[in-house]
Amino acid sequence: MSRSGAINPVPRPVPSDAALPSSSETEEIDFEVIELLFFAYRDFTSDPDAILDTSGFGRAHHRVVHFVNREPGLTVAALLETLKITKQSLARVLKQLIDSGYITQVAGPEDRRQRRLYPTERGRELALALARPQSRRIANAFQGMDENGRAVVKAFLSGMINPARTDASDKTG
Amino acid sequence: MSRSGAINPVPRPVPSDAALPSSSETEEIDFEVIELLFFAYRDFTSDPDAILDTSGFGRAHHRVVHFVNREPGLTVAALLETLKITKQSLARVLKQLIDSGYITQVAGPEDRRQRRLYPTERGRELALALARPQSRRIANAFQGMDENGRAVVKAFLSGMINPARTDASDKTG
DNA sequence: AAATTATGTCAACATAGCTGACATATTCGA
DNA sequence: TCGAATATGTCAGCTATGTTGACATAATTT
Repeated sequence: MSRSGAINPVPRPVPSDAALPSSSETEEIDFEVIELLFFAYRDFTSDPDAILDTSGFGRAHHRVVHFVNREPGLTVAALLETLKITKQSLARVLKQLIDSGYITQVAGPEDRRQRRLYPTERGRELALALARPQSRRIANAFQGMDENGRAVVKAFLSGMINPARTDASDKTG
Repeated sequence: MSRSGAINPVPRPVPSDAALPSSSETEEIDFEVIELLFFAYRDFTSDPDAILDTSGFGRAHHRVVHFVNREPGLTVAALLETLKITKQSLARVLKQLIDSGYITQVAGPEDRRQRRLYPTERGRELALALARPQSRRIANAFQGMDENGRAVVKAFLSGMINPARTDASDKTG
């Protein structure tokens, strides 16, 4: 606080919080679950991040390797749709992954304009190495839950996801 | 993450964890839940993002306003611990929020070095506006679940979070 | 009085998004 | 068959949000 000076030096007992709007604000915001989601996801991603740090890749690479591994033969357009990013964003990380031998491209058998993406053996290993700690964390969080409880969790997560758009509008900027 | 610089990441297949001699490869990676978490969180954050877009703030501002609103009187150090970012990262967004009248600082009543953070009325409104759609989404995902089901979901999310560090080590760079 | 702590700030840099514009190959439709 | 549309690539530059390192100031602790 060097130069700016005057920072409310007065120890007043907290800005009057007293005047709650209180109108028909019976809205109960679920702050608890909002925060649980924030912290859960933050820690969930910290696992692979630690591994990626040692390999020179980032979270963006992780996502690409993951989905290509999960759905070999994916087209670039489909990957963009899944990640909901622009092709220019994808281009950088995809190029690095291809150049480093984690992913290969094959011209589409029917539509040769397409570049279908496949993981190499190395790509598969990386995807697995990154997924492993996340899967362990999930298994740990599932500890003590029966199959029904797990189904409830999955239903909740599914319910958090936007319904798939059938629209297929342009996103290729 | 990463100051690693060098494009073309080292092709080594990630620490000791990766090679797996395929011996007891009974590992079942829970790709399903991994992806559910990815999509759920992506869509979960897209709600406030849309609002923030119109106000010139970003996701980082959202987090700060959220936690200050949730815990008025928070110290800067506590906020850094919660967000797990560096003070230099926080500085930018916090300054903007203070300058725009969303957050105020008050010298700590006991330790006057502290800058305790409080939301202004406007800050409270913003926090609420951002939380509202997220809370709605959560309520929607909870649809049809009884109290027990909701408790299971919360237990799962809690189980995903790292145990709190008691350590309190330096992070202030 | 000296050391430590809480916070702020300057400077430089990395990652991963974005828009806009344009190029190439391929496919499709009139 | 030719022109439009499509799938992809790429250049250039911008923004948001993280990082380190170094140093400043005020207040507290030892």
